[in-house]
Amino acid sequence: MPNILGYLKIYIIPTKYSPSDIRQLSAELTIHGGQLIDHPERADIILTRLMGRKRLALALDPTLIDSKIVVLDRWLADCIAHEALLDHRPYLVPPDHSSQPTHKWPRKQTASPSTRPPNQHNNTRSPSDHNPFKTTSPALILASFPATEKSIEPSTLPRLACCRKSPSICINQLLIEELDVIRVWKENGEDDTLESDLNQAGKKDDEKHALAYSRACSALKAYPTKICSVSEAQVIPFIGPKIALQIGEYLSTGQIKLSQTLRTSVRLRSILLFQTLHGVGSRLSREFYDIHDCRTLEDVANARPSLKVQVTYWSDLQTPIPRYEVPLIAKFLSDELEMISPGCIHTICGSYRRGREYSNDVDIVFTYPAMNRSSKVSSQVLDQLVDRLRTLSALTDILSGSSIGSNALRGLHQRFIMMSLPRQTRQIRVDIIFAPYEIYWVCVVGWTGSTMFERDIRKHANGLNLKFASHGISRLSDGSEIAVSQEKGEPAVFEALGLEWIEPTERNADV
DNA sequence: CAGACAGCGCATCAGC
DNA sequence: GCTGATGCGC
DNA sequence: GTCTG
Repeated sequence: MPNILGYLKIYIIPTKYSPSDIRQLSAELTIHGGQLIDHPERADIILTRLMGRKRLALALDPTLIDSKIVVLDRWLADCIAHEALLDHRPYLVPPDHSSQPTHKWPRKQTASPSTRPPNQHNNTRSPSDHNPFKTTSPALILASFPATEKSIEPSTLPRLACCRKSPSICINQLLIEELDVIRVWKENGEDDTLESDLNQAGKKDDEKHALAYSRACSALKAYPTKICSVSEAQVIPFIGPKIALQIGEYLSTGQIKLSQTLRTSVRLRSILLFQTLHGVGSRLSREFYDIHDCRTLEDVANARPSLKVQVTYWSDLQTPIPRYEVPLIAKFLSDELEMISPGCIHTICGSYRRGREYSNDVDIVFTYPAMNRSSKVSSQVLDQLVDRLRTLSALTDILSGSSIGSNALRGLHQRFIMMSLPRQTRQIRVDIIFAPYEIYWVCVVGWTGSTMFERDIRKHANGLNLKFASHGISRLSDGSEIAVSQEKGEPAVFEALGLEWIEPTERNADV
């Protein structure tokens, strides 16, 4: 009997099961390599027969609903039927509401189409249980890789992120997340207090080290097979002796001690908590902690009153936006835009476009086929849209964006706003970008990310004596523009840069 | 071994 | 009020 | 911290 479940720890919510049902399930999953455990908090994956989040909330600790993978028990039956560890995502509770179903395998029984408005206020978070560090369950990783993996020669991995395929979650995800903790630490000046690195000598080193960790993680992200030895890791680009040592520790103990220590560091956790506010980066957050002795978001709000508004809707900002909700925002905005001036087209970019199940914000690039660079219409239309949102009471706050500045001169306009949909109170961060039609697809590439992918596009462009920016592609020599056909869509941008096409969902070159 | 590491727009603020 | 430096975000 | 010239 094949070991389908790969020693996954599985917990079953007993509601709606008879004792004999449980015994039956237990036997089945044990035969296929799973482990039935009796504490949900230790589980990799949780099975249930409950069809809606409301019912679920009565049967399971709400913090577990958010932190664990909870799937319909049909997932187990289908895994056994297909003799493979299937992607759990189509089986999540509640099911995906998006118009394009993400499931590859047929479900005999679809969950009740509960059309509860997607207002997530029942799982409001508080700063005290804010966990700044990513943790991906092993189940999620295993389930993302049911297919056969082809091995590659590590040294042949392309050196630029824009030339490799980087999935949203990769086979070495847990290792990467362990390394990423160290990256974050370095990015925030290790344990230097603000005073000691005001003499900028050490600080810059740390930033470079952080960048090195980013690149190592990025390379690992595109590496197709599970790393089994240090010697294997060492030949992957951007993994040198130091990081190889950390990987060695991970391979023998399953974790990196430094990372585990950092995860519990009160100072680092506070500093990262402060950085969840827009406009607060590593410098400011350390100032708040070390000089103003801030320990909570309220302390920060007192130290800098301009941040008070953000603290009031902080829990909304921390609540991830489920995938199916993102197009609803875009549709709302484009409908409003149609009323102001018909004929607009748009692309939802950011992490949504890269295929993430949850997003922190929504990035939308708008254009009008009739809107060219020289027209001043676009900024007017954008202002009108913002005004319209204001009169609809949908607009909460403008975080950034002005009608002046050289970007505006180039025809590119943007507003970063906080808004809510009509009849909802939940606040969502939306980045609205207006691009002239000539650079629409360049702009879409620029706003799709990920960060590492963008960096390496620029690097690649420089190698060709070109300059890539979200407001166009030009020659480095004389600054003259390279025209990109808008009719051919996004692939034309890659073509203009001499790049192989990479699907948006394969551009997840960050952790 | 030294130098590079993406690169630009926007906000804020010190110093004039 | 202007200007340049710095921090921040993407 | 790692790679390149």
